Amino acid sequence: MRRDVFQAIADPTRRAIIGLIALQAMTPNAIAEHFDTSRQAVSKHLQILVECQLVKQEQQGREIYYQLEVAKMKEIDKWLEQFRKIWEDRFNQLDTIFSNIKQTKP
Amino acid sequence: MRRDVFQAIADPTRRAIIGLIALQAMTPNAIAEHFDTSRQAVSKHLQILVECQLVKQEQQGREIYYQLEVAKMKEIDKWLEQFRKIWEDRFNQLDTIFSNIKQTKP
DNA sequence: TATATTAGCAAACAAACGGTTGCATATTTT
DNA sequence: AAAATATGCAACCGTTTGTTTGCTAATATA
Repeated sequence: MRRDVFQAIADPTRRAIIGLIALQAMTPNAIAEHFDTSRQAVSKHLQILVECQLVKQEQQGREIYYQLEVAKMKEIDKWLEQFRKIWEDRFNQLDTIFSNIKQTKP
Repeated sequence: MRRDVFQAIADPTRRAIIGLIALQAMTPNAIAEHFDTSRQAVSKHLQILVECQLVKQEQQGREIYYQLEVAKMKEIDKWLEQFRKIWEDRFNQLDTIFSNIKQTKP
């Protein structure tokens, strides 16, 4: 059973849940109200998010609040880093091409 | 059949392929040599990457070169943007707490 | 105490995924 | 022209995914 951050954000419902609880913790029922699926389906998504540590739970009486572990999102950012370099380099390359044109023109 | 960027990068082999062809275009055979799976399996991954426009093909005789569409990676970056704000805010919040401590201390 | 609410767990199921095998097609090379 | 090479396509298969339904446990409320 693969369970990493990338697998977790692959599902659109899960991404929506992440966006929803990003700013404030919510209970499964409250989250489920925002979707067309059942509470159990949402619960399973939450379970997956907890398993890969993107979300943490906090019991409060009979309610369980789910909150985003924002720091974990940085893992995705970290992977993107290598490509960010490339797309910036492509940008610089264009700059170089333009300056070459300028240089060869006169 | 879901086919978006997030679904595409969910698979570890696919992420490895992306990393491999990021700097220079490669043929399916050349790519497959880097993995334990068969050429056909790699081909299927490439097909998915093409479908979601993360990768583009360029025929050259009987060979087909696959190259990363770096710009498309920005879509992931764009989604991360909203959370980047939050994790920076959390950082600033810590700053505020610290400065409050400093202020109340003396 | 009896009842309602919140939530996790287990079973069942169709659809999608990742992979293999076999075959067809197009381009080189001999 | 014949053989080799590069690739895509289709069928098949076991596993995983996302969902629903039915149940149980714990907490709050009447």
